[in-house]
Amino acid sequence: MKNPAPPTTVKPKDAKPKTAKAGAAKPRAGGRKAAEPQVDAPKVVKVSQARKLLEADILAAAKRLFAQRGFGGVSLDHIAREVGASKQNLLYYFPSKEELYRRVLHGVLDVWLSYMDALSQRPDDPEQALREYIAGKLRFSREHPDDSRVYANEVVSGAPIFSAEIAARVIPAVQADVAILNRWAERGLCRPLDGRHLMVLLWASTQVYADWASQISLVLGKPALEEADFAAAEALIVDMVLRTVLLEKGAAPAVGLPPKS
Amino acid sequence: MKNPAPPTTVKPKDAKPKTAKAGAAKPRAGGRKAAEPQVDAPKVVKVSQARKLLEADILAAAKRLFAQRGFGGVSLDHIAREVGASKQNLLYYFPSKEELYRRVLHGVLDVWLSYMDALSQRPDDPEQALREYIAGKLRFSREHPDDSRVYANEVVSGAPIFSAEIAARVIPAVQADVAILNRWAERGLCRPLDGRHLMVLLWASTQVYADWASQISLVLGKPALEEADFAAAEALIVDMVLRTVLLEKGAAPAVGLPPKS
DNA sequence: TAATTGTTTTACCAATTGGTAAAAACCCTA
DNA sequence: TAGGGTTTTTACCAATTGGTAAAACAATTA
Repeated sequence: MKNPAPPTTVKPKDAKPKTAKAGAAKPRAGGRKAAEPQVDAPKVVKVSQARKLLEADILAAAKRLFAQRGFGGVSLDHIAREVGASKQNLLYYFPSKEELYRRVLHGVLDVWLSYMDALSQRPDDPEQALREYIAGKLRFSREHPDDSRVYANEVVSGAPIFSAEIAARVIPAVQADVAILNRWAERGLCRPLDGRHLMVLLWASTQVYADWASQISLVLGKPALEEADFAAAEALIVDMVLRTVLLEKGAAPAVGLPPKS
Repeated sequence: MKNPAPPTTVKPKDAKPKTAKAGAAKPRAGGRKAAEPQVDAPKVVKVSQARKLLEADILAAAKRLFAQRGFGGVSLDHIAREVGASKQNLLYYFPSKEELYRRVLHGVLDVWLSYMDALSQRPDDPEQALREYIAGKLRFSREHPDDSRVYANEVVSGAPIFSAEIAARVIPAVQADVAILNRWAERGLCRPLDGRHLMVLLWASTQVYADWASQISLVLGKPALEEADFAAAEALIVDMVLRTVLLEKGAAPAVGLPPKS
């Protein structure tokens, strides 16, 4: 669970040298490299691949920890230990904690944005476009909860580090979506409403299933959210949004049924 | 802005003794007490009042900082400086950082819950109850954004400290609201739907205007959210929820108008 | 005025923080 | 097998962390 990436790693990262207190110049375990996959790939690529493996490991661990405790609540040592490396080794790959955080955020934003193009993919079918947008965003919450939480942490903090990038990448995407909504309204395909607030509502109602998972599972009385819960959420949100956005009545027949506690 | 509570404070908290480096045994400025208001109140009460003043100051500053940076991102020294006291002085009032955080969270939860009783107040009028619930929750976001953010931070972190209290205080409140929704459905006053997911959606769509204020104001193209933005949000959310929950058609006439960027 | 209580400051503390410098080990290629 | 580049470890560092102990001060009461 800790370091699943390199398939045949040699390094005994569980046996910390801390136990052997006086052992100063003992034979250290070798480099962290995994055994080469034995394919005839160019060597130069292989080396940088190994590097990228650990780099990805670090980024993954950092993401997980930042998601849970926020930037200030995580130490480099904490991240390093999580991937079985030393803090100094980590600083060999990333020049500073903030730079590491920035890299994490950058990846998070990539994923976040990749789930936002549903509207533009179906510019002539509001109902289907909205259905897919909601389904995609909920899939994001289900498949990438840590990305969602890192993003949430940054935004709640007032986006001190990433406001520029948000302004440069998120805002245009939102404006594009709002423009699509406006075009639908002009063409009589949907009700005229403030697309910006609709987008906010869509984010909120979908990402809450990642960010607030702990409380929602308490409400639902189960240890973790399941597939069915996401399905119920999707049914409710889709129903609400279609009812509100579309012109014709009775778009969706029913909403997820309550299990009558 | 830093320490507005005591009306006639004497202590020169801006002139830190840090500038006088060698000054070891210099005459210190006196206690932090404010001059007594000269009323004939019992003395014992006055003392504890002064104490509670600083205590409230600390709690307010801690709330603001915890809201912005989370538990791990704030140091006791940071909080102490914010109220013009020393870290050790702060530890005189609160035995530990976690205890302080716990106190802040407790207060936050009080406020959070105080905005959750709209449904039970109108057990026979779903439309009005929902309208007031949404309006109240949005007022909470507008008037207590830091409370909302502290709560959000704790929940996003998986509620490591407060899950017990959430389970003990929030869940019953939610279940009461869900029960009301179920009763409405049984009496034919509203559509049958999973009230738990509806509650989640209500929290998400209203609290996002506190927690995500930084990004929403970017989307809206203004430095901060204004009264009108909350009004537009309320119109949209109320419209959506009533359309979805109520049985009769065309509950709300229109939704907040888009300013046609 | 003296004693007592309540509050603040000074002086510490060990552990941890993010970060640097350089030596040592490793790996690949020549 | 030697060398050179890449990675890892060792050894530090000053600053900050949460927290303690006790002295000094202020306020209230006796």
